[in-house]
Amino acid sequence: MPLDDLVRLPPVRGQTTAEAVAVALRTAIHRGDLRAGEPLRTAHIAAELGVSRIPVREALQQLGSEGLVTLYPNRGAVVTALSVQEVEEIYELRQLLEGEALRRHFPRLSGQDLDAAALMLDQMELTPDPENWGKLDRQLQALLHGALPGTRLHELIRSLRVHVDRYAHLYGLAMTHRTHFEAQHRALLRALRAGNVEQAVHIQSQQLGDTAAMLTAAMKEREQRH
Amino acid sequence: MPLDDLVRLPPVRGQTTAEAVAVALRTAIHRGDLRAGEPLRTAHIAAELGVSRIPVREALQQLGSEGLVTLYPNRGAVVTALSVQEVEEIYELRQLLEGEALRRHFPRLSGQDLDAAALMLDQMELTPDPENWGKLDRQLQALLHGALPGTRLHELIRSLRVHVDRYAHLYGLAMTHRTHFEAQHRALLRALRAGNVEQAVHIQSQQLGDTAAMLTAAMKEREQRH
DNA sequence: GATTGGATAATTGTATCCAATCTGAGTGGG
DNA sequence: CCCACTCAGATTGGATACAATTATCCAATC
Repeated sequence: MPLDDLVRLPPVRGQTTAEAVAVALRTAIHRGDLRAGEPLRTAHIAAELGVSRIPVREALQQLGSEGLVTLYPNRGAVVTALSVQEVEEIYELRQLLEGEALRRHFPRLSGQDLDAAALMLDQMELTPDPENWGKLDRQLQALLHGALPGTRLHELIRSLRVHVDRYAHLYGLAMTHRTHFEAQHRALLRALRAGNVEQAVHIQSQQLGDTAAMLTAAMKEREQRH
Repeated sequence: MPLDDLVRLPPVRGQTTAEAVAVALRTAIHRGDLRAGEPLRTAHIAAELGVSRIPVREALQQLGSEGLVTLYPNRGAVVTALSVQEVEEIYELRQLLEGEALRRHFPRLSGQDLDAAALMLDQMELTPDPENWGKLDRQLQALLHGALPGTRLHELIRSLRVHVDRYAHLYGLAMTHRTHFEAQHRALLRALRAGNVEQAVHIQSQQLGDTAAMLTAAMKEREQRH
């Protein structure tokens, strides 16, 4: 397992080892190095990272409360596997919450913000790396939603994204349908520039619905093969 | 590995002592025995409960991820104190999410369900204990929203309630305004029986807004005195 | 008198060790 | 042939012990 490459111990002063382990595991899960359903044994991870089992346990607890891993008392932890229904539910909630975020922040969106958003979109079209593409996508969304750290609405949205982005990344959705997504982004920006919030919200919901459909289709197809 | 097959099973099997400690602390915070801002020292809690510091630490971590306590690395944990703005934001989110829950579950609400709800309301009016009153209130809401454990929407609502219910309980809101709340509940049931979902959602939002207003007023008043 | 510096005490974070629990194969009885 | 039971191996959970970090207090200095 390539976990060693992901962690420099101890990376930051003031950060506890448990947090460092949590970060390492989170990125490993997000990147797909740790697949859904894979068991996580504390002794193995501890040896891999050169720490004791205690901080590993605490990291797993933390990821458990985030929902990224599922903890079975006295039996261990596995990377949480989402069912098709759960994925669909998450995207429905995202439609609701992100619509609210967009509606709320729209009055504060300046022309400058929209120019910056358009610039970010240009950059996305030039970015072949799916990793960076996703990063830009999150930044663009944060800009349009006026996401400030510490506000609960955006924390909720972020926590929902964490789950499904992992799957979207795993199935390479951003790559196979990037022109479709980028076109939708442009349409969304046009609606915002025209001052039509409801249309923008509608486009955003459609985009999320399309993503959910593609993702669940890919999941079902994979289920068929097993 | 056998864990692979158990991924879909609910993780509740044996209760670990860390969870027991978490439950104890959660109820203590909810009941107001541990006030907002109060420091939580692991050694003291461990001695109090007759366990070692390790499960106490893990319990604090879990409560930390729920937001009930705030963790300061190397310095300790305190019971999270919510600002007026945060309380308002939480109630706004509850309006959004609980409105969605009500809309979604309305088509499945039978006349029997509404009869049961009316019965619970009768019971609430006869319950002087604020503890049980709140319990019935949660049950009534669960019935109207069709809350099934494991669905994310209701998990989100529950996590929001945990925070503000603590304050509402602390300020004795359920007692001082119970006739007002009960009247609103009845109005909500009437709207549902009449098949008017949107009116029901409106009443529910109003109820949440009123609660938020009362709570923030009480908080501001207390701030004045300090 | 207020402030800064350092020694000491208190508290958190981590490691090691041991007990409790679960998995899974093998065995014996029905 | 199948089911229940047993027992070794492995893994998690908890307690004790130690290291690291922070808070407290008091004296020396400006």
